[in-house]
Amino acid sequence: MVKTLDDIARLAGVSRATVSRAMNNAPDVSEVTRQKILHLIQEQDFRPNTVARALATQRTRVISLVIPKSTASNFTDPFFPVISTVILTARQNEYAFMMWMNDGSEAEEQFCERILNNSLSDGILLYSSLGNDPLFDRLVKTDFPFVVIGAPPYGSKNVSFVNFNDIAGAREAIAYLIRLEHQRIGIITGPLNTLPARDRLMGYQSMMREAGYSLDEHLIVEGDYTLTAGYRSMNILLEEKVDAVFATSDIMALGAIRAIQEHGLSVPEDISVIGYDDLFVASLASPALTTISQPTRQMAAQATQLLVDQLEGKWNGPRQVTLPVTLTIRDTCRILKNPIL
Amino acid sequence: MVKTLDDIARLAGVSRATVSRAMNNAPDVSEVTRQKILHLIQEQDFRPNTVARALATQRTRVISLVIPKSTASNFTDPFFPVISTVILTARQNEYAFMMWMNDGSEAEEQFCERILNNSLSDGILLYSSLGNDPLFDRLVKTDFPFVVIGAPPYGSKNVSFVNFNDIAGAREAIAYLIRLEHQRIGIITGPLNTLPARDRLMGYQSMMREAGYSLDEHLIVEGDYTLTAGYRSMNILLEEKVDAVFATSDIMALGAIRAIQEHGLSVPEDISVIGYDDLFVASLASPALTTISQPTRQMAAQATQLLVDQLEGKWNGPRQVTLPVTLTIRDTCRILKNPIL
DNA sequence: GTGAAAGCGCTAACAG
DNA sequence: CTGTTAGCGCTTTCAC
Repeated sequence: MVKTLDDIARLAGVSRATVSRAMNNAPDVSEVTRQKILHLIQEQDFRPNTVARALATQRTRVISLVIPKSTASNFTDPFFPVISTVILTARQNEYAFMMWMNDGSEAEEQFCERILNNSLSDGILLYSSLGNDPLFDRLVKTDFPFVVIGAPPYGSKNVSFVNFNDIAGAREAIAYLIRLEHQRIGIITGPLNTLPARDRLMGYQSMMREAGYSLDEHLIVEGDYTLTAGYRSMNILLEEKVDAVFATSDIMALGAIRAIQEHGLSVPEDISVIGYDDLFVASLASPALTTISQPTRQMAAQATQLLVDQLEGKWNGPRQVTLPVTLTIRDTCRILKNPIL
Repeated sequence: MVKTLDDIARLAGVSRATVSRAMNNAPDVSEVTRQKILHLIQEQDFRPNTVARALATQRTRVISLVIPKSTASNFTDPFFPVISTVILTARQNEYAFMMWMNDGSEAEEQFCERILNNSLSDGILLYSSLGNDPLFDRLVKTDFPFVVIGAPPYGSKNVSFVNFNDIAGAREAIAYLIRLEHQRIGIITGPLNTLPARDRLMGYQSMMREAGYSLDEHLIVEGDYTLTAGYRSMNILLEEKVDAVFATSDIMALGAIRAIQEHGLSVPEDISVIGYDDLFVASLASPALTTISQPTRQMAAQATQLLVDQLEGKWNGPRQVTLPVTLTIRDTCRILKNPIL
C-alpha cells in the first residue's frame, strides 16, 4: 500500500523532490510530470503526512483559540458564534483549528504552560481574558504571534485586538431611554473591575450628563451578569422608583424583568428594560428583549484574519479594531403615545 | 539560546538520547543525570518540539471533534457543554483538542476530505451526523480510530458510540402527562427521517398504547426543532382540542406555548406542555419549562474516554453506551388538585 | 546506564 | 526541469 511520498516517487519514476514540488504547485515542474504525479496521488489515495510537512516547514497551519478561565465561566459569552466563525475563517485561509479552554479545574499558570509547551499551532487567538492573564504576558514576552478577541488588558499597546465599542453601546441604550422620556434611569453593571463593565457604566454616565440628568449614585447597582444578580439588583432599583433600567447583559435583564413582574408591575408599561448582548434568548423571551447587538461574528472573523495575515507576513505591526454596536428594538421599552420624532 | 534537545544534551554533557530518556521518564537513566537534565530543562525553559516528537512516535496526542453540517445547523444542540467536556476529558488524558465544523459553506465530501488529509489527530469524535455522513463511511473503511457522540447511522454495528435513550425519554414524558390525567395528548416530532425523532415518536406511541389510549394520527405533527415549527404545529394541534402537548425539543415547546397563548389559552392551566433537551433557556422561560434532561456532559466525557482508551490500546473492541434521561418538572404542566399518588 | 546511528516523512537549497 | 543531499527535532533500537 502507498504510504509515503517516496512510494509515489517510485511509481512515477521520479525523485521525491519532484513529487513534493508537484504537490505544492511549485512552478518548476513540467506539466507532463506534474499531471502524471497528481494522477497517481489521486489514484493511490495518497495523503501527505501533515506532521512531517510541519516539521520540515516549521509551520503547522494550525491556529489556536484560547479561552481562559474567567471567560469560560461567563455564560453570557456567545461562544458558539465565535468558535464557528473562527473555524470558518481559518478554513478559508487553509488553517486547521485547535481550542484550549480552562473550565476552572486547572490553575491558570498550568493552563498557560500546557499551551506554551504544545508547539502544534502557529498562532493564538486569545479570547478576552478579563483579569490579568499569565498567558498574555508570556505571549508578549516570547513574541509569539497572537491576536486578542475582545479587550486586551488595560494599557497594553503593541498588541493586535478586535473589540466592541462598549461606551458607544451604553450611550446608545441610554439615549434611547431618554428619547422615550424616562426620568429615573437605573443601571445594573457588570463586575466593575473589568474594562467592558466600566466602559458601559461610563457610557451611561456620559450620556446622562450630556442630557442634563443629575447623576444619582443610587441608580447604579453592580451585578455580575447572572440572572440572580439582575433580579437582586432590580429589587434595589425598585426601591429607588426607577422608570427604566439598563441591564448590561441580557441575562441580567431577564432577572430584572422577573423582579419587576413579581412586584406587580409590568414591562414595558410601568418600567422599560434594555439589555446588552442580544443573545439568542433575547429574541425568545416574552416580551422580547430590546437590547444592544454586537457584531460577534465580525469580531471573530476579523481577529482570525489579522492573525493569519500576521502569520503569512502580510502585516505592518499590530492593529487595533473597535467595532460599532447597534440598538435592537423589541418589546421591553415603552412606546410613546406622542413621539417627538 | 536553547532551542533543541541537542542544546540541552551539550550543556549536560550527555548524548541527546539520554536527554530524551530523562524527559520521558524512561527507567534506564541514572538518577543523577536525570536530575541534572531535568534541572537544565527547567532552567533553560526548554520545551520539546511537539511536531518532531509526533513524527518520531507516530502519535500526536491530539483528538478531533467533528461536527458535520446537519448537526451544526441545529440550534437545539448543546454544543458548548459537549465541547468543554471533551476538552476537559482530553486534557485529563493529556490530549490536546482540535475541532472541525461544517457550517454549511462547504460540501460534505470536501469537508470529509480535509479532515482525512490532515494527519494531525490520533482519533476522532464524530458528533452524531443524522443524515448519512461520508466521513462515517470513510472512517469505518480506513479503520481510523473514532467514536460517535450520539446515535450512529442506523444499522452500524462495529462502532463505538454513546447516545441517549430517546424511547425511554419520550415514554417518561408521556407517562407523566398521563399521570396528570390528560386525555388528548399531542406530539410535535422532529424530522422523521432521523433516528432520535423516530425513537421519541415510538416512545410516545408505545406509552400511549400501554396506557390504553387509542392512537390518533391527528395528534402527531412533524416539526423540525425550530421555534416556528413548534408554533405552527401547535396551531394544528389546537384544532384537535388537545389538552397536553409533548414537544420533542425545548425550542419547539417555546413556539408551542406562544401559539397557545395567542389563542387566549394559558399554560399550564388550559394545556400542559412538556419539552425535550433541557436547554439553558428552558429554565429561563416563564413559565419555566418542564422537560426531559439529558446527561450531555456525561455523554461527551464517556465518548472521549472510549476514544482515548482505544488509542492507548486499552479496549476490547467497540463499545455501545446508551445513557438514561430524566424528567425535570417545572411549571408548564398542570398540577392535579387531588393527585392519585 | 549511555552513546551512536538510523529513522519518522517531508521540504528546500544546490547542483546539474 | 529534475535529482541529490541535507536537514526539521525528536525517539528508539542496538551495541558497548
